Amino acid sequence: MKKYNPKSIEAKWQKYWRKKKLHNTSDSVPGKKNFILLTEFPYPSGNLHIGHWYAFAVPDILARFLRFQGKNVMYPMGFDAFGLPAENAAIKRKLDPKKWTEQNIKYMADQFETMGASFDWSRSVSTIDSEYYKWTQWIFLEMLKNGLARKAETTVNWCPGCKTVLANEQVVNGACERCDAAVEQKKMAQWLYRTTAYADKLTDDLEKLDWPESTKLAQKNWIGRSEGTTIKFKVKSEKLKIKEDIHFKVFTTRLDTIYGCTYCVLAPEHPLVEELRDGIKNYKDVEKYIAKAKKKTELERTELQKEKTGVELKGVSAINPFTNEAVPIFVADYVLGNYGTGAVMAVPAHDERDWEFAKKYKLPVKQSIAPHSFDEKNPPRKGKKNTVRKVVHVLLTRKNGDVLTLNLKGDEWGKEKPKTFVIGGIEDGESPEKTALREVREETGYADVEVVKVMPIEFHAEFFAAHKDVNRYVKTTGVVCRLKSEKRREVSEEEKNLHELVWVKREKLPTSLTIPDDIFLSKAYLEAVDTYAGPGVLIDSGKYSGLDSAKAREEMAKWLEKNRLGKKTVNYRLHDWVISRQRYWGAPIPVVYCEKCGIVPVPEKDLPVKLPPLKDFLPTGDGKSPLAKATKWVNVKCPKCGSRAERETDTMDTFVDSSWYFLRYADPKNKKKFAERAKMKKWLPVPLYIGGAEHNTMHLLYSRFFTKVLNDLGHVDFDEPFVGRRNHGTILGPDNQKMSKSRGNVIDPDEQVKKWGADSVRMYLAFMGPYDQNASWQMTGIVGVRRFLERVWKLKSKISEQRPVNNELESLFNKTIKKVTEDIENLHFNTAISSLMILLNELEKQEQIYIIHYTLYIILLSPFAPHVAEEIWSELGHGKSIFLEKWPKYDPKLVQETEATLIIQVNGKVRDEMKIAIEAGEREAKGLALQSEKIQKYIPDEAEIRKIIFVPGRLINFVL
RNA sequence: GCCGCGGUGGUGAAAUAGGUAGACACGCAGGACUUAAAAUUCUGUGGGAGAAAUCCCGUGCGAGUUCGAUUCUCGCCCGCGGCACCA
Repeated sequence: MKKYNPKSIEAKWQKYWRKKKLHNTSDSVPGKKNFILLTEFPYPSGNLHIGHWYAFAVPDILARFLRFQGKNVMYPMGFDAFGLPAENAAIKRKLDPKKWTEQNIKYMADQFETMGASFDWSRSVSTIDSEYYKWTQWIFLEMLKNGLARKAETTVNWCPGCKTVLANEQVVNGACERCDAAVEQKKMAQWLYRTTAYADKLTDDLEKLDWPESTKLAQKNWIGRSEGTTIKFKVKSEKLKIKEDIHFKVFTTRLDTIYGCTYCVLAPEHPLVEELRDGIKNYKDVEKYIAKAKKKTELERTELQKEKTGVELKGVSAINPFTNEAVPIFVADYVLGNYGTGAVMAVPAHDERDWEFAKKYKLPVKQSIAPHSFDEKNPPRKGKKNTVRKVVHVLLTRKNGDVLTLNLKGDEWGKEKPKTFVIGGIEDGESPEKTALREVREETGYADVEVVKVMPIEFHAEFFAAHKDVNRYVKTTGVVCRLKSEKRREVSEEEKNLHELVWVKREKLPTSLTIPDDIFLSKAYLEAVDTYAGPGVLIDSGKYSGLDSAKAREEMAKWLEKNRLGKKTVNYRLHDWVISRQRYWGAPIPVVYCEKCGIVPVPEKDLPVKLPPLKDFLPTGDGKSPLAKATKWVNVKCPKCGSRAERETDTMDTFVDSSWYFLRYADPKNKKKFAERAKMKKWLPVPLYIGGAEHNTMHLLYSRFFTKVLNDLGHVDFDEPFVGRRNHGTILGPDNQKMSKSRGNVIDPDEQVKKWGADSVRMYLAFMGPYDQNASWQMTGIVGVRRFLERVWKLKSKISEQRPVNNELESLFNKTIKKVTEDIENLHFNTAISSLMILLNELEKQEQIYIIHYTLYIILLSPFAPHVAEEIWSELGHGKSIFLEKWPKYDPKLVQETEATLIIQVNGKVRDEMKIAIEAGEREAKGLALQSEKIQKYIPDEAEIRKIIFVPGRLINFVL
């Protein structure tokens, strides 16, 4: 018998498939449904790494499987070939980026061939092809025509390393995601795509997508819709007579807290500062602060975020429209200029950031929201008297940190005898401190006590007080006290009978503030609740006092709108997408600047605006694109008036190129449109897109934006590009670390293929673990898969024409078909392979293998190991490719179990097991189970059985 | 800090409408074949006690619900990913 030699058979079949054009897809095949299985087209870095195999060879299993199922499957492949890495590599090697990239593409295409994946190369696209970027440019013009592209002077992220502007999405922790240089903020005129115009749709439509929840959530957070109110604050000046209408606007989501506003903050960029110049007494200081703040990079600004800084605008103040009170105005860089209105009302009692700032600058803190608990178990009753009580809860600590709790002896508070702190009613005119000290002495006898802190936030609780037969509304102030010494006085008999004193360790206190019980006994007191940002009931808020947060927001917004002092507003974290790049290797932006007409779009007939060859394409760093050096190319005549004009020299972000490539797959050779509508309708939207999670907020969001725009402009018939999305994990090195040259843990796929064969590499990647999870490449792991393939190969020698009479084997076959089918559908490749292994183990035990069984087995295996399968198939005497066969169907009757293993438990512990007919009832199962000697040991007397739990076909549990 | 996901043998991992934890594979140990090794093959393999039957423990930690918890609830610890002064 021939030996299994992957090397020779793999090359052979790859050539065969290519020659037969087996994987070229036509737009329609009678009787077959179209299915495009999309993966993220790669960047032509010049060499395939194992991650490419994971991303493309494993989904190929699904592609081949779907074809077996009678679908017309397109498994396209292309190259996302513009962009910085290629350009930087070309610079480093002193090569032409175009040549370099094209070389890489060629080399990688050959490497891809060794995967044995069923790519349709006839539809391949490459973003650097002028026939492709012509349409990237055309879409730009469409955007421009429809007000979705604009040039604007904005603050942008400038990477001094890459010498270009970056999109927000490309800045990671204030550094460039490519080169790690600290990103600077620069004001520059840049082209922007108006992604914010689609912020709502991009958020709302997530709902209808079959995507990982984590991805949807990441997009939702990235867009960051927040609903709130914009409020006008009028400005008052001591010195200056200001015009009536000088004001600034703030944005808040917590209008309900406005009575707690004790100051306002403007971002350093806020224009009002300049406007108020003459009214600000300390303008010099303010100016200095602003200059300093502007110099900070994004990185510094976030790094220094712990320590908030700011400066007061002396001589001016802001008027709270609700209270008409004047509050000071600050400039501080913890308020961002590019979000909301660039100004906020500060409510230190209900916002942590404001609280930190207020603490540092000793600004007043005013509570206007009280956390409010409503006792569900013991709610206020109708018809009962409502009473209000003000109380203190005293947290008393010893020198060693132990905390005093009281175990209530009486049953007034319920049978549970809850633990509480010292609680006492505040008498008229008494301060919480005084009440606390008095109550501690009365209830505990401790006399030498000092007050450490009175909690600034008051809590409210509402319940029915059974012992007094009244409804209670309790307002609680927390007071932290400390024992100065153990000195004690005698406690009254009454108090002694009420409670028992227990000192507990700090750590034993409940941490949470779950209401209502724990509110009386919570670590939160120890952790000094100084600011409370949750919802609650309004206090000290004029006519709104007593309302809950949500209701109050409604009422207050109504009032504002009525008085034209503000309105409901929605804000987004998402910014417009800066698409200009000051780099050579990208698609030119198709506009010219005419001395007379200004910005003029390049006429459609003149597209593509080809990227000119350039010897010196190094980035200049002065904010100008290297293309500016191509003077011949730059200087043109205005297409409108014929006057002197210059071309735009910036190129487009590569994410623009990749935002529509999948549309082109439907009609890759079209010269008149980016793709024919009718053809797109045949393939799109993409039913399943498999890729990496790193594109959650970039590529995936941009593609959705493009699709929605093209849909609105009538170019495509759908408004979401990818109906289904699954993420794959990352392949880590054998040391469980990310693969990197410096770590020396890189697995070279070419080497692995040479050693084990492509089938083994593919299959091992699929077998390693769940596809959406990260997994580390174990050098020894792949052995098992290779051994498995060898054993399948050898099994051929046992083939016989005889059909065995073996029902069990028949049943196992059917179960395996079911399992493999369902697992591939769900991308559970690892368990599909394991079930194939189980079946093989069984087959090997047979003397002879029925030929029909063997062929069936090879078909089941073929999506995973296409080359071996094809080879065995032809060895069996078949003239045509195995991939033209049909996927086997299982017989549901044979999948059904007739006998089950019944687990017998006594008191929930497994004590025995027995075979039993699957449909056996409880009575039968009980009878059989009790016959077991082992069980009889545990149940000597049947009368002792108190309860029987019976799960048909699974288990019976005797409870004694 | 907030949000999301995860934590199971020596290793990769199975199993969650609550029902035999560890399928399958790697590795390891022992046997067969061989002069020998490799390859192949057979047996064993969560930990502990025991000659064995068997018993106890065991899915990050601590509670809870349940006849029964890897699966559900609460709290905590750790790891990964996203966001991060977004008002």
